[in-house]
Amino acid sequence: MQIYKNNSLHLYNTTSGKKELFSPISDGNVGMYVCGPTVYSNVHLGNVRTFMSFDVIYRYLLHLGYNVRYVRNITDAGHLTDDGDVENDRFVKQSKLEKLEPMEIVQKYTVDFHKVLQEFNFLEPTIEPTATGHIIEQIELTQKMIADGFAYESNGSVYFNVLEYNKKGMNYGELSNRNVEELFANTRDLDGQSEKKNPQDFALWKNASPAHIMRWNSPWGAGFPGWHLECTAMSTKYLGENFDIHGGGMDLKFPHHECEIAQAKASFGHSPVNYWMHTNMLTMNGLRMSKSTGNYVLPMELIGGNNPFFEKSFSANVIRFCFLQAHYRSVLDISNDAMVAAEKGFNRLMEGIALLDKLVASSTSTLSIQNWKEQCYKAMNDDFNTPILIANLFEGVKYINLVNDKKETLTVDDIAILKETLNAFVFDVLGIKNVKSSSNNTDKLTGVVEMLITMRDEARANKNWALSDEIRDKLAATGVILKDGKDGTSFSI
RNA sequence: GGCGUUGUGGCCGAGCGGCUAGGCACCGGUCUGCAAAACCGUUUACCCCGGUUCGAAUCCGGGCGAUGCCUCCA
Repeated sequence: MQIYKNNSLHLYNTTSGKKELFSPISDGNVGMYVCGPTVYSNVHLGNVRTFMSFDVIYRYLLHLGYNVRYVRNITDAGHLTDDGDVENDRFVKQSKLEKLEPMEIVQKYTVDFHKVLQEFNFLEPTIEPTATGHIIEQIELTQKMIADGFAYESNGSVYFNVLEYNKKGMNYGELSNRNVEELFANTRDLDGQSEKKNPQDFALWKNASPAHIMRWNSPWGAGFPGWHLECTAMSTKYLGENFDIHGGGMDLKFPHHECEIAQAKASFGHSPVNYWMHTNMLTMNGLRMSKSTGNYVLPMELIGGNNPFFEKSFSANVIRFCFLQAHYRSVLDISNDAMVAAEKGFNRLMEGIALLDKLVASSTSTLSIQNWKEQCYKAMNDDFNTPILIANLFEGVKYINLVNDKKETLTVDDIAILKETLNAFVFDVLGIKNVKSSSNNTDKLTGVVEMLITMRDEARANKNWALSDEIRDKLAATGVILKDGKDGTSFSI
């Protein structure tokens, strides 16, 4: 199925600041690279939102019939902290804190990351490379940049020379719209920068003392790679010197992505990426999440309900649905009220879909399903506008209810299109996990509850309200909710 | 201070020159022994001050607030 052939997907390119028609380098194939997590602590909700945005982008590209190579890296070395400590990177710091080997830290939090993503029904990227697995590639790139005059060695470390890069006709700051002179004027003085020719120069390779546990041999002595370099090394290796989409959080625009562009231009002489995409931040109760202020909740704490910010637990499906009700380029603010609202909306959507199988077809349609379907694609083609898509999905639910109530009619074919489209967008594209099919151990319970419903019906027929209400209340106490409808009583757990 | 983003009804959020998404809550109705649920219908809006325009939530200027980055946080 190659829907993309007569489909016009537009996406917002940070480089131009505009929505552009998506046109991949190689017809039918897409190369996409997304900056993954630094695995030195638990993945947090903001990370989940970013990766979820790209999960949906990946899913939609697949849905359109593209052959996608989706590379999302794991940073497991070389990410320095922001307190000016050049001797210890994040992993070494955390390993001291937790009294673990740095690679134990990496393993622990990589597993955590994967567990969380699995919980949220993420598709696996096609390649998930690690920084430590690509030391050789990073050394080679560094050597090339030194040879071409873009980088210099200093005390066993290698730095990218930003001024030299600009002198050669390129522009450090093109992505984030900064100019180097202003950057120089506004840079704070931090320790350990005397090795650099200019404060804006960034590390390609960092010298490491014998006390440093994570170190590799290089032409400049033992050390570890700079953070920006790994993404250039891995994206080049798996997607080539020029590929279609590069994504990440807004906060990576500068300096990380700026440095990636500089490294690639210095190494290959041209821009590496055609479409840069950046996702926006997640806040909670109007404030940014951060460990230091305590305004912070872990994904599994939100799912489990064991946190001080939310009155109840929320399923991964509901959280996913809530996130996707906002556009990926907007800030999203979550709160207890917002989550409760999302949960109710989510349930309405699911109940609508469940009703699909029970619809009775007519000989004519009074609703235009084809037009509705086009609106769904139109929304996603407009820079992956999931909030508008979801609004359309609710329109679909309304159609289902109207047909079910015999207020409108649909033909067999239209019901089939409605069903196919709704399933495709809800489960394949938005990535909602279809829980209906995975409820295997409720069969026995179903039998018992249905028996009680029959007994209650008898009591109601005899106007024995005391007994019928008792059955209802006691079932409710165990978490089984009865719903009296026109065509008898149903229940939900 | 610099480079950005942003301010929409009780809440979350689309839209971004005229046709005023959607969800939740509220209210009204249908159904019901009662209730709940479900479904249908519906009210409330564009931070402030100027300007452009026949017309602005939407464009421009100023102010106020929020927020991201500015040595490595998605």
